[in-house]
Amino acid sequence: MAALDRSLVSSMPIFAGLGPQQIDEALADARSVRFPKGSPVFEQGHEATSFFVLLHGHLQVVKLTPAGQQVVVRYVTPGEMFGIAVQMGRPTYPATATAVVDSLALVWPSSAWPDLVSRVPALAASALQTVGSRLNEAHQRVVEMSTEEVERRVAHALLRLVKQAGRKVETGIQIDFPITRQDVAEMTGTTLHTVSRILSAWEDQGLVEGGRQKIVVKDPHRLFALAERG
Amino acid sequence: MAALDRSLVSSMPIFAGLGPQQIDEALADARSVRFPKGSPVFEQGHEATSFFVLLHGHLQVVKLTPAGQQVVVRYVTPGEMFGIAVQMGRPTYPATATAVVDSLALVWPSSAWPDLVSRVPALAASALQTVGSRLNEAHQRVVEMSTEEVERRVAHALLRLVKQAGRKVETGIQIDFPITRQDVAEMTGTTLHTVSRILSAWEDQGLVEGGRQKIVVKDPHRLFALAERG
DNA sequence: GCGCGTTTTTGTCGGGGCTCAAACAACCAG
DNA sequence: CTGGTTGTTTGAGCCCCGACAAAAACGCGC
Repeated sequence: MAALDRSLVSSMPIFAGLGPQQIDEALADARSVRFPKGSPVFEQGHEATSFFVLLHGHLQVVKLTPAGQQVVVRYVTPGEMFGIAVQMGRPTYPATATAVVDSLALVWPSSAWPDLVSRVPALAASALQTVGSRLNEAHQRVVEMSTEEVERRVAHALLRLVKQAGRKVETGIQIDFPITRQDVAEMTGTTLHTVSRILSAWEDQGLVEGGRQKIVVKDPHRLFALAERG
Repeated sequence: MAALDRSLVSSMPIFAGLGPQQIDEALADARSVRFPKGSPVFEQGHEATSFFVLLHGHLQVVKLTPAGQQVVVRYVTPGEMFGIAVQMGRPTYPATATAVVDSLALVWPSSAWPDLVSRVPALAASALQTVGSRLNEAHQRVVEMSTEEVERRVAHALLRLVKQAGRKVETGIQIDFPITRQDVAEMTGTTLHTVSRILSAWEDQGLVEGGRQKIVVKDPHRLFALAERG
């Protein structure tokens, strides 16, 4: 375990409450692994052999339906635990996680979890909180899908991306990784074509700025108003 | 704590791995509370003062949007923990839970959780597993809402209800609590009218049998085929 | 038994958004 | 530079499903 990792780790909210010794104990069974852009971290249906904490980069989590359609479940940002909720009891990963930029993650073997929790009990609470908050997000998504029309869903998705991975640039706030309109469509349960039309309309209104695999939100406040009220 | 409760409790999968003494410790801070049909167990936005295990009955969990639309998030069946994921860190309930039949639940004050976990560590794992499995369900719901048309969503919702609360009757399997087409509509993100039409069509085909606040699935196998393939 | 409210059924109509189709633009490898 | 690949835009048509309306069926209280 490199010193670099340890300093990165201690800056993560998940490990915030832990002393240096506890951090060492937590890291005892972990490796840190690089995932180049485009490479899978784990794949839907494969045996759940590991759980993770993302140190750097961004991951896209995708579910594939039996009919072959893809749905983007979420994006993972640095500091988040993932692959943990899932594998308690379940033998296989329920989705595929792919690095959308070069990424770095801590990797524990699944078998290390019970031991880890007994040595660092705070981790159990941390995990429960992480999963609980993710459950809330998922339920919120269900509510959105049930009640809102496409344009507002796209607005909400964009705002979520800005919050998770917004980087200030000249003209506004840019999503900090390559993202296609197809991806946005798979996040919002619509089609590439509809997303393209909506973004074009917004660009005409000066709300956003498009580009190949690029979205810059120029006026987050107005986008928020669009998402909340009609 | 009545003896009746203790025997009920020990039959719950959540407490299955625990010895009699551990069960007593777990129940030390709990009360058992009756909720008559129609009464709220907790309400969206209220302070999260308690967490629960349902012993008997059925609860409907509903989220209300700012615009006033209702979405049925899930139904709670006996043996399930609820109100737990939510309140780790979050101060208020994110949804409203209402008893759809006379129900009985164990109620712990939120403050008892840390102490409870330290005395019965297995509960932390149990909670994590519960929440994890619920997260999976929620993601599955998102995928359904994103990719499937209304009829298949209704079929899936019905199958879920049958699995959770199916009771064998003369002509098939009946949902074991009063449920309106409006409820089904709010589960599937559609309208009362569309649900009514779909159920009428299915009734003509001998798939289900309708009635006031009643649904009987006569041919679960064919319904399943409808849900999976087109 | 009777009236009333709730739930369900059924019909018609219109529109949002998906499907199909075809250019167009940007990036990459060679 | 050039051809191929990937991503984006735009148009036309149509269908599913939601909005509106109204009556019928059922249950409940009196």
